[in-house]
Amino acid sequence: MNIYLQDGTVIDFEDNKPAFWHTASHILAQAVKNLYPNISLAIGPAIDNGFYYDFDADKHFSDEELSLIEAEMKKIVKAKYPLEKFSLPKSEALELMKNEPYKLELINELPEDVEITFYKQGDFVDLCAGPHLSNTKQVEAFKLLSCAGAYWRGNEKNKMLYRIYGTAFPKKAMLTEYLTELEEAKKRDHNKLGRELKLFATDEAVGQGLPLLMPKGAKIIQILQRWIEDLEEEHGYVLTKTPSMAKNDLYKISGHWSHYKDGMFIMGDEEKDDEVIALRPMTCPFQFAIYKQDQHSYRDLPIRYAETATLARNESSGEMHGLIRVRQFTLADGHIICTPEQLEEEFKNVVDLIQYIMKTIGIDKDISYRFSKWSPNSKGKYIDNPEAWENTQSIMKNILDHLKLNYKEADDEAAFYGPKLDIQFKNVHGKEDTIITVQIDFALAERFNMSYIDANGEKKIPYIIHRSSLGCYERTLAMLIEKYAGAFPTWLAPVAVKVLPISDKYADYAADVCKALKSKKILVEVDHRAEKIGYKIREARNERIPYILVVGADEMENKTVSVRSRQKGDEGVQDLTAFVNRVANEIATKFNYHDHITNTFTAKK
RNA sequence: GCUGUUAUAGCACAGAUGGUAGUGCACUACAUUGGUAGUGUAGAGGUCACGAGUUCGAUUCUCGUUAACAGCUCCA
Repeated sequence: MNIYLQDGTVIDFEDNKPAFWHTASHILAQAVKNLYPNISLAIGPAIDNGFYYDFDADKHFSDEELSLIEAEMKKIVKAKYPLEKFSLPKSEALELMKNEPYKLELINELPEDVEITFYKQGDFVDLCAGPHLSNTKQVEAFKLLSCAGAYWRGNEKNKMLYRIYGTAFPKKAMLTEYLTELEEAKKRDHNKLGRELKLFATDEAVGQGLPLLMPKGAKIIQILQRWIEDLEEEHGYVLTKTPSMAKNDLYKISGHWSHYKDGMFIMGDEEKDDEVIALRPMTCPFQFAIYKQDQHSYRDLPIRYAETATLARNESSGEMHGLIRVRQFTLADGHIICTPEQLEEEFKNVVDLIQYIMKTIGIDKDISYRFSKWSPNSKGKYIDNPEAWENTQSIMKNILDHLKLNYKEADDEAAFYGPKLDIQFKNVHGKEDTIITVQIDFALAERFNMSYIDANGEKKIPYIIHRSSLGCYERTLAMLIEKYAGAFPTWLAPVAVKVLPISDKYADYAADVCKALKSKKILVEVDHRAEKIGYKIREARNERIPYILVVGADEMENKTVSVRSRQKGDEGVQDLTAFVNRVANEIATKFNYHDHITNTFTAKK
């Protein structure tokens, strides 16, 4: 689908969506200005799936008003305004935008000597670097999707503006297709599907960000946890169990008290009480305390501590989201204490283990790597030691390059004590979250006075790698729900087989079948109520149970089972023993339905 | 924390411009003993999120609280 840019070039829509969406955002701004001349314009960029424009409106746009704005946009498209580019020196640019305070702020930040570019369509002019389409008529299909508050320049201390989100396409059919995909994606939303499948629930009286894991959700987490704890042991980790809370003295040493106090649940009052206890937001200081119980030789290192650690973080009220952002969660946590020489090898092993785990749970193709660095400009957010930051970051970058990881760098995203390798996953709404992080810590070992004796008998400060293997169980479960649209691989499914007798006559045989399945540790659920068999099968399918076993008899009165697998439909009469072995094998080998699922459930990009 | 939307039975939804609530599916009992949401009969289930105000009377109007959702900010 060709589109035409303002400078005369012809380019494919797929390759140049930002210019297209950016023009659409100008049309939105023009429409809003036409309808509400007193509203000030802020900014209106293209984003991943469309565009938005921020307005200083002192009002919220209702659905009816959004419809009116859409109608006005339609007029602008129909008017076929050509876009004209022109530039002005700074003084004239300020004069032109004198009634737009946000534009003035932007212009004032530009250097004195540059020519400032504007785009004009009809009588509407906007400050903009471009590029843009040649004519508004190209934006044939568009839709305003939502309206939300957003801080000016993303800073919560600034005024909250009103943001209108929208998307646009050169053809109506493309818009319809996109909106359909959006609807399909919403059906996979873990927050909806996870509740429907009875994996988790929330309760008003329990509180925000405190999801209840229902039996089925808890089962999945138990399967993952048993697997991860065994796997870590195989990889040389030793398990620790440390308290969920500690005196604030501990957090003062770690720096959490000065860097993370607002994020903690604190019991007691520093002013009044002798002792103040806080729930732990991280496991680090506890495992460090374990390390310090002994004097260590360089021969002992590396020491790899692992812990299935329940953590509590006092997130602000608007930040909670399903299982992705919660106030209490359980992290497959761990810390490796090693010598500088061992650092690279240990880091590599951590990444190898993570990659193996991601592949096993089937999301290795869905993750991306982010190298999260500090920012010298964010004073107070990080431990103040620029030299150590630069040094550790260069070590980490070297390791990442040796590993040939395809990562992108992000400034101002580090932990307060060191740079991170973050493993990112996009949810169905396209929002990216970190599921796993690996960090190199240059600061805490010294603060905690941790040491080892090197080959020369000298006391040295070790390096610490903070790492997770699976991330936090709740968030990972959320990602898996969305990845598989609730249709988990057999080994992860909370119910692998549902047994449905076609008639009460076969209840005994159904019990035998269950016994045979259970003897191989297959998770099985049986419905003893034979009536409404059709409904029961449909229900089991909606629950995305991997195998539905319809138990009955053929005309010869031989007992038989008829297997319906979620992926392949009815497989007819099967030998029970063969079936049991097959399911047991899928569980034992962690067989993954990834390819089937992609065909069946993943919406097209 | 900020902006906005929302809250009626297990689920999906109706409803009255203020007079204490309905439908479908699910659920329970009985009959039908059957094959991909079978049929019939009967039945149970709701302080209409919570608290205050206005009113003769509030599930409905007003205010507050809590929770859920979308986004911003912050984060695993």
